[in-house]
Amino acid sequence: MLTPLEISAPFSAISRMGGLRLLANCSQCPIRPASICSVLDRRELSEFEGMGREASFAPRSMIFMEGASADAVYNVTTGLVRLFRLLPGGQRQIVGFALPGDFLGLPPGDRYGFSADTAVKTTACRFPRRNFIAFAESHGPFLRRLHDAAARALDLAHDQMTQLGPRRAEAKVAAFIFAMRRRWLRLNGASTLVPLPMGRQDIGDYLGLSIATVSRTLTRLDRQRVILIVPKGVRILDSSRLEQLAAH
Amino acid sequence: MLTPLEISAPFSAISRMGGLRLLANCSQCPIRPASICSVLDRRELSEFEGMGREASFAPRSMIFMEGASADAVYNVTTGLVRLFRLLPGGQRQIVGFALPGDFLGLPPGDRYGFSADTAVKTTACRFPRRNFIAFAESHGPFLRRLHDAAARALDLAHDQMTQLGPRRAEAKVAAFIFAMRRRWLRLNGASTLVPLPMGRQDIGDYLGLSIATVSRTLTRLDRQRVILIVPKGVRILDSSRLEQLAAH
DNA sequence: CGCTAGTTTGATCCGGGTCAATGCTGGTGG
DNA sequence: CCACCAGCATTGACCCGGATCAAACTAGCG
Repeated sequence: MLTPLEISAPFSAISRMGGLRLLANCSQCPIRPASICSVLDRRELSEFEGMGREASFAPRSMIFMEGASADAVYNVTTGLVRLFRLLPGGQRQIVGFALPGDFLGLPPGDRYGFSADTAVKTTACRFPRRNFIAFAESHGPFLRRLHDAAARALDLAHDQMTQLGPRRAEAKVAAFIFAMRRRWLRLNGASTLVPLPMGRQDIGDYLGLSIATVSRTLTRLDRQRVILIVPKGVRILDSSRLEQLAAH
Repeated sequence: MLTPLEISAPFSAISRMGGLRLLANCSQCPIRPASICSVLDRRELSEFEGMGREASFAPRSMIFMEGASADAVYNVTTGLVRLFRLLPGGQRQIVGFALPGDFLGLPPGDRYGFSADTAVKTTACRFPRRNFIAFAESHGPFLRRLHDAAARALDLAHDQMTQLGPRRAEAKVAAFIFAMRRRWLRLNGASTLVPLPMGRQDIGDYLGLSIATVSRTLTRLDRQRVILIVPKGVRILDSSRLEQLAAH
């Protein structure tokens, strides 16, 4: 297990965040169809654009911390964000990964319910919460879209719980690869190549396994020719066998 | 592990659902303050009342099934609802318990994302989805309240994930009792008596433990005078020790 | 009062955690 | 351009917590 400082870059790293740039050309944005902003028409989009800034983050830098005042919301455009909670014992439970197109940062109260940091270089559209909420309240369909995003996040959370339970390591890892493929599919289209930009420790903290077990299990799947381990990901060789293992 | 038929009553049990009654006196409803309808004023409330019916369910009867067309939403008023998914292997993962005041049944798509059945005799306000959504869309603050309920559910899901990870059985069970006390507190006020209307199997399927381990762990906490096992619940004897165990 | 479903308790076993050593790789500076 | 280094990944050896199987016990309920 890791101490907070080892998990993500210390505060100084926040200063590594690149400058904020104005949003431009939302209408050309490749991830817009998969995003909350997909429901906005041209006029609404330009109003929306004016509220936000593009924020870019170095690898392993903090976006926000659990318990901090939730005064900005984010829409990830590139990279990968780790969402996690720290237990009193110092262990980290990753409660989700945010991919391009995912929306973050509107908890029930006014404080973030989990921490978020980047696994790799990441960019996101950042909006002040006040303005964002005001905008949502005056655009009904957008508010509905937000509810939809929350319901989708809940659904993903349920998927993950189903994985976290007392299942075999092989089933967890196989199901994880499957789930990641399904999520990338919406963005990159169908492919047997599944990017895994996060490290082994991250996968372990997501599935409730030790780094050693994650590594061993992947190696075993590779040796059985079910997958092929490639840099920063895996290639699925035998999809039906993988699905079968995921089912347990 | 259980087969689907053992987990909940077979279809015939649905017929044990009591008759639907008109909603009356929402304004007097004891759980309204904790519920989505809390934001409605007198006039809105009476419109809302007209849309719904009170449904009552015998113990262990199905409310809806994962994958079925989501054409009704529910607001639990009394009893306890188990929310669960069945894995291909036949295991059941309970993804949540719905207590009085909790809202159910608005998934991202048009099909339920999990199954719901009752652990004990339960009543709920039932609304046709179409009408409910139409109502929400024409009452902005209510729609916001719905988003809030979803965000709260997501937060609970994150709590549960944190428990499901590779933690000690003692920590899981202690944290579970703590969490249930906190949830009942909103409804019943502070008390050291924590109702646990669900069975040991349910607790196990919620925490990712076997029924044997749940039972053993509770017995151990009882013998250590941290809790006292009472019918359908526990009494907390040493709250600070319990909290300490929950932390790990 | 006996039946049934749920719970408690015991005995055994194994998957995966832990600890530790080794291997690999990409980035840095001489 | 290459040697070095730091961080991550892999692999091995050992051990323990909790699963599993099975039996005994208990509490509602007809």
